[in-house]
Amino acid sequence: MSIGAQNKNERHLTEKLSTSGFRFTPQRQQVYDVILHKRDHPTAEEVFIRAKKQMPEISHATVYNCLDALVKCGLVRQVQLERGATRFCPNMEEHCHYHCGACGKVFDMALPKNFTDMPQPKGFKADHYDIAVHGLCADCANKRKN
Amino acid sequence: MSIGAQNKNERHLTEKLSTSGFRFTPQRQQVYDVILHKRDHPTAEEVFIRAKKQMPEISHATVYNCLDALVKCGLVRQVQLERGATRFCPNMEEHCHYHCGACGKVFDMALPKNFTDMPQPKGFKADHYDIAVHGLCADCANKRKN
DNA sequence: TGGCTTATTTAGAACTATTCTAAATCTTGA
DNA sequence: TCAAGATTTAGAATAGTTCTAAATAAGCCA
Repeated sequence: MSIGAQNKNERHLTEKLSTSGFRFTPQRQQVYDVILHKRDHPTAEEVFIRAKKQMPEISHATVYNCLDALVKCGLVRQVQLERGATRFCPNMEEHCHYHCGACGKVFDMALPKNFTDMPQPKGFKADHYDIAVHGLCADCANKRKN
Repeated sequence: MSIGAQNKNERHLTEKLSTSGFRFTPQRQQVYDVILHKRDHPTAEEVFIRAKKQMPEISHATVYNCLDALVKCGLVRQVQLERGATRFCPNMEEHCHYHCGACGKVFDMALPKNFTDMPQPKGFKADHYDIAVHGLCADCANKRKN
């Protein structure tokens, strides 16, 4: 990522944090950087390990705190694909997660615009959509055939 | 539920279990009955508590084992709505879960038939869809307004 | 700037959800 | 009926997350 893009992300982060009543901290920046850098839907534990490389004193609880703050201020989404650890994703567009049950990889796909026009319980106020497709990715589907 | 419906469910259960290589057991029937009886998307813990009323010696591990068997033979779906416990649902139609973040209630809504026509990664073999909408149910949305 | 208030971080304990283990008990098929 | 294998059980172990209390850092106001 270029220096220009980094500055842009940092401004964006500071702004979003403060409008939700959070402070900017180096830990929050570090956690956000990790999530932006490798968009493979890491778990909190994976974010912790990656963040520790740059910031060895960061603690587990801080990573959870930072992730919560980032989710609450709308910079990151939580994704629950299966039993076990929650994953995190910086793609805030409406999109769908294709999850391979064999290798565990997750693929994002944008959704058609009218996608969220669906029948709704009377009076329900929708906030956000979680759409996942479980199955086998091309590679794993091929391996299984043979 | 009528006796007739119970027998039908039991036949269905035996058949589905055996085609997936599982045996019929009273515990599996009990767990399935619990899930069919009150369709409020209980967690494994809640299923355990309800099953214990009829079958006091049933153990925790057995409930997990039974739930896994029911999921694998296609009678029950797992639903991951948030961090924390997995919920279980006997509705095997393609449907969408509306989840109220305030009271925790979950509402099922059937999906339009063409709903799963969405862009897909090349070669992906889809198995099943998990579609959730998070927000506020009518009651909770009203309470919040005041 | 200095001091006050409050948010955040930290390590580690605690807790919740789930899986594992090994022994006992059932089921099924020969 | 017997052997092989599946299932159940209690309880231990593990994974993921949250809580706690003390230390530190940030923002605010005089």
